[in-house]
Amino acid sequence: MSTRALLHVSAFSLSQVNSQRLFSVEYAVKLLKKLADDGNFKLGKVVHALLVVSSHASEDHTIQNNCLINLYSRCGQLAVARRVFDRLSQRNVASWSILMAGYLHNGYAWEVTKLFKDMISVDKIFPNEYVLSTVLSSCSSGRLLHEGRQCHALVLKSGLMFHQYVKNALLSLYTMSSDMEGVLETLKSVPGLDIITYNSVLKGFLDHGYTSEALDVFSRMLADGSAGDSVSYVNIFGLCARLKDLKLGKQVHCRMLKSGLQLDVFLSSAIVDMYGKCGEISGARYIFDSYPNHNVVSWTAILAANFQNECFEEALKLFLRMEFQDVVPNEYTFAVLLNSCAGLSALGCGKTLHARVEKRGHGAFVVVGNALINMYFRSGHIEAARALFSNMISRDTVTWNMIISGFSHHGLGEEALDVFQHMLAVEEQPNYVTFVGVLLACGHLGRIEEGFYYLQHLMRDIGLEPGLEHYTCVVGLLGKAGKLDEAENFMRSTPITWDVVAWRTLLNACNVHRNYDLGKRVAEHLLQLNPNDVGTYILLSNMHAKVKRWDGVAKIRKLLRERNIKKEPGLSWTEIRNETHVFVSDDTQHPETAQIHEKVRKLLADIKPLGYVPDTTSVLHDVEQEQQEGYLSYHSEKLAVAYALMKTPSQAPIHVIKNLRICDDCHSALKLISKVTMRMIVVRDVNRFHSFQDGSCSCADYW
DNA sequence: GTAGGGTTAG
Repeated sequence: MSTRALLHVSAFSLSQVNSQRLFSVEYAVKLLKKLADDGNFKLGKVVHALLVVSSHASEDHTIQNNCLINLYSRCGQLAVARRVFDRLSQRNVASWSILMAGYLHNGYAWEVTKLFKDMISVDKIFPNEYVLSTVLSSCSSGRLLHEGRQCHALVLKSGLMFHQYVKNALLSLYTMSSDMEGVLETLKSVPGLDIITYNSVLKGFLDHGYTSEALDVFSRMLADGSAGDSVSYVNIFGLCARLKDLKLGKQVHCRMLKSGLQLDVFLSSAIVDMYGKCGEISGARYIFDSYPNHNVVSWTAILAANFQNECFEEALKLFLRMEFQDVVPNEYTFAVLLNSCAGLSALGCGKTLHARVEKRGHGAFVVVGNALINMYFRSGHIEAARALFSNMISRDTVTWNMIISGFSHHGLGEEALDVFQHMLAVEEQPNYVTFVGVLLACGHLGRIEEGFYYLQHLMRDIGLEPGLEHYTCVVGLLGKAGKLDEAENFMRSTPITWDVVAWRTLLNACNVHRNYDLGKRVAEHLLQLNPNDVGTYILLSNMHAKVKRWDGVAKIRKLLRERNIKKEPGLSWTEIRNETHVFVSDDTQHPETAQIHEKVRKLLADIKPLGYVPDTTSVLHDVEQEQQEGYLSYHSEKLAVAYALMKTPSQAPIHVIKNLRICDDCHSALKLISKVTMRMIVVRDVNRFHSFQDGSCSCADYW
């Protein structure tokens, strides 16, 4: 019966019968229960008042009074609930239990254990299954380990171990105290698990990284003939997402389809998340589109899936659709959006979102703060990122990592290491990612010994096992310092499977330091790993050119032509007054092409007296085009910089983003352009930032 | 009359 209907009946009784028999206790109980379930405080008070005037609120109606306590605590009115409880002349185990549940659900776990003691000592009531499961839950949610153990003893004494609710609460307690062995033990010894047990154990294992045990529980559940409900699948999709195991994810998805389980908003979010994290954006989009009733979370999940798969623009566009459907974004949504802006270096869009975030009071959330810092760093605005960091109310490991790696990518090694020391001083625990940033910083500063100290001692002291990324940083560190043989020896002597990135790091070092022999060996190795790797060919060709081995250059070009290997087209873009202008290397699409080319020619002429010599050897482009005179002046970053110089005020810094590594020629040209125009020019390439100012670059000519 | 499990950011 609906609340209104119940109330209608009550009103009817009120008018029909005299005030002595307003409505029966059964009615009152039914009505109060319904109101409690709905959390309807307003109507609840009315009914309470009716009960009082009809003298139904007398003390001998314990069940009815229990319902009142329940009503108020479910409406978040704990003080009122407590007053009703305290005035009872007769209370039973349910009165206690209801009040305890009230305190538990309103976040006062500690209060529950106090009530529990009073119940036993004052009223001499021995706990039943309701009380025990509530108290056990309070111990887990309040992290009250000691009390939890005492309750465990009581459970054994009471013989309620086999009660489903009690057993589940006990399992949650084990999970909370990270006693996964205890969980396994209970699973073995206690038969007859219901779906809730399976699901909470599944979640427990997942939260503690027991992935294989989680899978075991899932298969045991299926083997037991329990098909698994949407909660089970939400958990298991979460596992696939964490493992980034697309194959497993698809298997689970098939299983779910076969079981006939219908999508709900939780499930669709979890599946979207799984496909997103496993790198299959099409799967994520398909699931999202096949479920109609989305909420903030599921919208955020599809935005995140797009972000994770580098579909940054798509994420921002989808957000418009989300707003159009009147779904209100929360802090997670803003974090994803800001990170998408970071991916595009879309400062204008990022600033707009920043304003919205502050206006709505989302700025205090760590996730949002981190995303803002990321956005400003990736858009090249170091000072804005730094200011945000200093003003943050709460920080987490990600915040610190973000600042350290942000400074490192901008070539600010000293700053990065200062922040790292600061982090240690405030006893924030560094993690795997932290040390990647730290080792990068050491690389910029050429601090070899310090780098090795972090790798070999500090990391191990903290209990972190160095991984491929750290070792690659060390290769870069040695390579940058010109210790190429050491770098090679380090790679040969470290028992790890090196990837393309690591070898390319060494090859790049060989290139910069013109170590032709080692470079050739490394390049050959790289080409064995991937015979069509354009990046390797470019580096190899650059190296040949630098030592003037023109035959080598010609050979590589011929090879590329024969194999029809094409370089990814060079793209640069820059944001001017909220509009993004994109330039391709041999671009003539831009409406102002003629003026832009004229500007480039003028800039190059201006820097010639400063010693600029066009370097036709440093890039490997489409051969025919490259042979044309003046081709280099059409490089996309030069076009973008020229355009920005034309369109922005004379003091404004220029920000350009490009999809490839910046080439030698553009690098030396931009250094000089920054000098003659007295402008700061910040270029974000695939790997790092180059901040050109007064004739030099923040990368100190090593990238 | 009272008690248990779920989705989104790096």
